[in-house]
Amino acid sequence: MRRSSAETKAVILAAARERFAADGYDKATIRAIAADARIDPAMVMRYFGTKEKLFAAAAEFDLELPELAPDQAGAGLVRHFLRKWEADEGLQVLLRTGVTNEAAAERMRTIFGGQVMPLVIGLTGDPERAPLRASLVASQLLGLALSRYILKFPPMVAASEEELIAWLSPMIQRYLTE
Amino acid sequence: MRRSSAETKAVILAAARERFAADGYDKATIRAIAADARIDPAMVMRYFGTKEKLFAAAAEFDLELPELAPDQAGAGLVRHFLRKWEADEGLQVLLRTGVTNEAAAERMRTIFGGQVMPLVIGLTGDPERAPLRASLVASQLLGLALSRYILKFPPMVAASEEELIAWLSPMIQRYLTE
DNA sequence: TGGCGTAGTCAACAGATGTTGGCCTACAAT
DNA sequence: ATTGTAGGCCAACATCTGTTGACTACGCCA
Repeated sequence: MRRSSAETKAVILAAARERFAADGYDKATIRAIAADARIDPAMVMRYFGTKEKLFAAAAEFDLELPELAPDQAGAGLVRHFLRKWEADEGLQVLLRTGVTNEAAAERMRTIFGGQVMPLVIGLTGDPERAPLRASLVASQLLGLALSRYILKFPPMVAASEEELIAWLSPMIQRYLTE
Repeated sequence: MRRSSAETKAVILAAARERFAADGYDKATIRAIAADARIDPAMVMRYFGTKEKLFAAAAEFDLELPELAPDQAGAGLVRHFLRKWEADEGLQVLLRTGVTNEAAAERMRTIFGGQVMPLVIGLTGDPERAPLRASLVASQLLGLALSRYILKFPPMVAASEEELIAWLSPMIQRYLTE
């Protein structure tokens, strides 16, 4: 009876986020997560019931898009996305898993569709092409994350945040408004 | 003694490509591949030795970039990439697996770095920024594949090939030359 | 001090997975 | 007809997986 229930749950969740982010759903085993949390695997089940529920908790994520001035939306989006990626493991969890898991893919669709599209509509006032525009923005941003953080293309890893913003923001801006 | 050795090997390989492309490395089990090929799992081992070797064979892939006129390199690249994706399961296998498997990620790096970079150098004659340019092109193309074929963002799925080329090619062109 | 609730552990289960070795069987050459 | 070879199958293995239920030990409250 060392820690409180809430503490232990938080420790498990943190370990799970790390493992899921690093290894994806299948390779992130309950036993490995439990070992990271220095806890018996049975505890994980006690607190989260099932691996899927644990994953659902670990993949909790919100893009939290800020208000963006129309002429700087591109740069703002890229910067926000890069920082979000590095600060919140949730996005990494989702991308690593969404590639082979339909439930996670669905979450990606709702997150990016649901949050980027309103931004586009606000900027263009053109609801008809907004879905495609939003998807194009998402595709570029996810391509960025994929090549920089997952596949680790050396030039993308070496590039500074400002450099990447300089390259990407005009493209995003065009997808958004042009 | 129905089929010849080479025939069976080809049947297994075809089934493996499909499974790896659809499910990724972990979920594509030897037993499932064998069932698709209507063959005993032991046969898979006999012909390919190990699951990793089978994967290596299934992930054999070449981008086969064509010669491209400098002013149409962007459009040509996007068109070629889209068709390549749909015709050759190798790319899909690599992307589905590269996200959680370092060996596959390394292959992606060499394929895209090794084949897109010469194209960029040929177009710009600027070897210094070519690696980053090539990576940016790759990031956009992979983002396209990810959102259209893997995550299946509805607007990306619904868009026609020509529509996508129209949107993406100016961006790729700018990454390549501007 | 005694007991109760709850954090934590242990051991085991059932199923799946990669992998192995032995066995069978059909064909072709002798 | 015999036999050798090679394609194919079966059953089993060791291991790993998520998951479960019984058991232990601590610390609070009466």
